[in-house]
Amino acid sequence: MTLSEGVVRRATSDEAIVERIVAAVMEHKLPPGAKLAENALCEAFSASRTQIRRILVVLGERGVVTLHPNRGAFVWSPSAEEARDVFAARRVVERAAVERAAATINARALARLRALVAAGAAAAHRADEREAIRLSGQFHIEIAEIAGNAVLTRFLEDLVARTSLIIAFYGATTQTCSDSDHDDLITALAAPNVARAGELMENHLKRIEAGLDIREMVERPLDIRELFSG
Amino acid sequence: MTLSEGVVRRATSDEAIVERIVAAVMEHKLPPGAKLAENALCEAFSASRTQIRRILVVLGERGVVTLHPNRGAFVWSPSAEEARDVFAARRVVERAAVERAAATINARALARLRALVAAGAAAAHRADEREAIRLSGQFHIEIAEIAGNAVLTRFLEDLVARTSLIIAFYGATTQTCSDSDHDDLITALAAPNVARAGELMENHLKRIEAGLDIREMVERPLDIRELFSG
DNA sequence: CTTTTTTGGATTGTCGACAAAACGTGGCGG
DNA sequence: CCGCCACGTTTTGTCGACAATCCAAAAAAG
Repeated sequence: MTLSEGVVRRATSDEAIVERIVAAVMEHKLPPGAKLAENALCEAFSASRTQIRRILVVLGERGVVTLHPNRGAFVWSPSAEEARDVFAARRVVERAAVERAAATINARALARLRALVAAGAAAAHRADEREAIRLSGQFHIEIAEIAGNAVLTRFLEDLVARTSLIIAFYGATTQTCSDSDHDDLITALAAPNVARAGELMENHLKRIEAGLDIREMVERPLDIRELFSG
Repeated sequence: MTLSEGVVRRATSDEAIVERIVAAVMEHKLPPGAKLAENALCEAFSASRTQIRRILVVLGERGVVTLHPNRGAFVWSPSAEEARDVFAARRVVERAAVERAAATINARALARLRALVAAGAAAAHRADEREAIRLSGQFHIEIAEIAGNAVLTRFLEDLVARTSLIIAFYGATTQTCSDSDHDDLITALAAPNVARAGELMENHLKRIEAGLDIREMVERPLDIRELFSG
């Protein structure tokens, strides 16, 4: 083994950095359109530019980041159509996932889901919105993992992260993921009632989408004038 | 198994090279487990190692190649579980896609589908298996595009490419995608009969999967001895 | 003869330097 | 006052060299 333990230049793995950036996105720390300058990321993670550039390609593939050649990397800024497509895709993927989960769920898995909802409620109670958002997404991903299809789980991971950006962009002032919806889902999963679980999930996602104001934004520099005209 | 296609002077875009490699995979030119050495790819596409390494990261994200650190990139070699997950995911995605397509299809889109089936039949007739496979996959992707959800289409593109690898690995001696299935799908789409289209797609995919022999392969170096013991 | 170790070659991973492009700033002219 | 252009700075993209690792074949040991 080497003796050079003096400086702990911890080489962080690609996946770890990707997860941290995705987490920052999901916690609304990185808003849509934010520029991800390479040097800034290098310093933030004490990583080399080579590694950061590779990570940006990965994030681009996952749809969390948009890469503009010679311009740089920017946090995904969803158009109205893209936003609706993501929600539609989530309904497809998650309805199937929750139905499969209902068919194979056990006590241990149910306990994990209940723990996530409880932690989410606790976070919401102490006004820790970021943690609440994170746990809410985790609840959905956990259901996919219970369903036991790694491909669908992977799809959903990307969709959940992108949904956070949609919410950040077409922002809901009100709460997005109601705990009661999650409670009802758990009840249907515990029964287990496959059809009902599917219906609840579909409605849950429709309710979230309906709580947003997804309309194409037009570039209008005149807004500033309007703002001061009142 | 060479990828070379003449001397390409012009700098080819990343996406173009990715597409060509994916096409080679779908045409069973690149079998599962094949090593994608960087130098070989550099020469094949007369690209720099920087570009090739970036492309390999992209292919890794799409699930078409597996990256082993310090070992290299290899064409995806699906385990039995992964193969079943991909098919299950396809049933979920494509059932939804074909139902949406049935709800919004028009004459022009129908013509495109019919043209694809006709071209596929022609390719099969002249024993051009590669073109037949390619067109068969294109038929499925075209349905997703008609459905009009870019997210689901993107998912399906990856799934179709990976399905080709599954077929190459758990190989079907018989035909995989029967034209009559596709004809029936077109009939249901032309009606349009949403429910029937969904059922047909689900059964079509189940039939393809059933035509394979997806069982976990065990590593047994003793095979060699058994082979010579007879 | 089989198994283990060594060793040379080949391949992958990383880093720094340089080239190319974009951005912001300031000056100039209308 | 506004728009336009030139210039320097900053940032992104690319390339080549070097280090680290792996692999396969040869050599040594049991």
